Amino acid sequence: MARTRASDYDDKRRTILDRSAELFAAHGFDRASMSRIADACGVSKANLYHYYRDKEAILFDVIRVHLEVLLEAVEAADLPGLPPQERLRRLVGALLEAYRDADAQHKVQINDLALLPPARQDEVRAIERELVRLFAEAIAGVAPHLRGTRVLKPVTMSFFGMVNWHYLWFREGGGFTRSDYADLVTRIIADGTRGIAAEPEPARAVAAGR
Amino acid sequence: MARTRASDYDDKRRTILDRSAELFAAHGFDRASMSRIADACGVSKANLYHYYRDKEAILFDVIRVHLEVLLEAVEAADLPGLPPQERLRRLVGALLEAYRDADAQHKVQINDLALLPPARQDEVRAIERELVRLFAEAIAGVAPHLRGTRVLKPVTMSFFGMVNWHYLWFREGGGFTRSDYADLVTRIIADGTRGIAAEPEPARAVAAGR
DNA sequence: CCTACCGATCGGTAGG
DNA sequence: CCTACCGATCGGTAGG
Repeated sequence: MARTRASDYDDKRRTILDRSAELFAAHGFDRASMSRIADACGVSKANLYHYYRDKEAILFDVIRVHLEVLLEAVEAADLPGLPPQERLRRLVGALLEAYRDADAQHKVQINDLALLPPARQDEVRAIERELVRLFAEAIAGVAPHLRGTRVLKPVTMSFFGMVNWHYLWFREGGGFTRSDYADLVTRIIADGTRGIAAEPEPARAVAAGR
Repeated sequence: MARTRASDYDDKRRTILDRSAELFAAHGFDRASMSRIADACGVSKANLYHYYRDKEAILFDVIRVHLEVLLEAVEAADLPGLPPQERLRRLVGALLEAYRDADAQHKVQINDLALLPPARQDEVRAIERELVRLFAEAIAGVAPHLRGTRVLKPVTMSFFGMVNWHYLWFREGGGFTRSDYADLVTRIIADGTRGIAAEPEPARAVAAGR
């Protein structure tokens, strides 16, 4: 019945992260005061500082935990042995499902990441890069003629543009589901890249000092 | 030689908008103080209030003017008589060109629009909708089987996702140009939508009060 | 773990 | 009387 102290501690941090994400998303990081976060969590403002050193540490953890959840969900859904288009479809579906209850976190990532100091941004970007690497690999599976060319990156970033933009227009329960959108994006990428010219990646300028 | 007073006034407002956009984009709206904006413009803070009623009015104008410039550029490039794919290509090219020196404005639109009061947001969104309407029409040109179906919106928003996400990865002078990206996006949309199933738009629930 | 309070800085406006 | 501005400082609130 009695929970361990460690578990309470983690639950409390998770509550703080969730309420903070909602307030940051709704009002912006600078306008969501620590007092309002404390009220939303049902604790005193001073108590917040027991769990997080400062406001910025909360922002960092909101984004870090969000991206780790995304990455884990996508990695768990990955079946590299599947036919390429089915593999991509599963990954897209897992990503869109992971976004289902993470609209606030997603907005915070997009709008407030730049408010972190560079070192913290780099930590977060390392997780982002892992996600990009995985999808670039899966996209290269459905478009093998693009593997190793300089258009694979623009295509991959176009994919992330589609998926990461969805929070601005996609609404639950409108007949067009997350699964429908996963189908659509997979098809657009698979069919849309067939006719792309496959210029080779230009060799990096070597010698000459660097 | 001597400029009219009105022209000076407009020049000054444009300077304020440009410097403010840069500072808002670099530090976020709330962290870019009126003092720093004034410094960047080479005027006193009090002088800023001669041109704009308050800080929020600057934010509104930054976004409004930005979107009007985008819309005008795209409308000026539109040749509805062209073959559909060429027409779309021209529109995408014009949009990406209009973004060339508007990275700051674009970031402000994405990150700080929500800080405006709802009425101001609506004014801005009306311009956005005009842009969306125009591209939806052009996309329906290259994918006529989607016209009037409920997938036209997701496809159109996927297009905007690709294009509006580009500021996060696209870098000038990297061999892959804006024109290359306009080609890529046009192709992905044109070829990627060919195999999309054309479900009809479900009729709106009529009668029964509403 | 809270109440009480700080040093710093904000957006906006006064008099002249 | 108006406009276009300046130096100085206001009341209020932020993070801690």
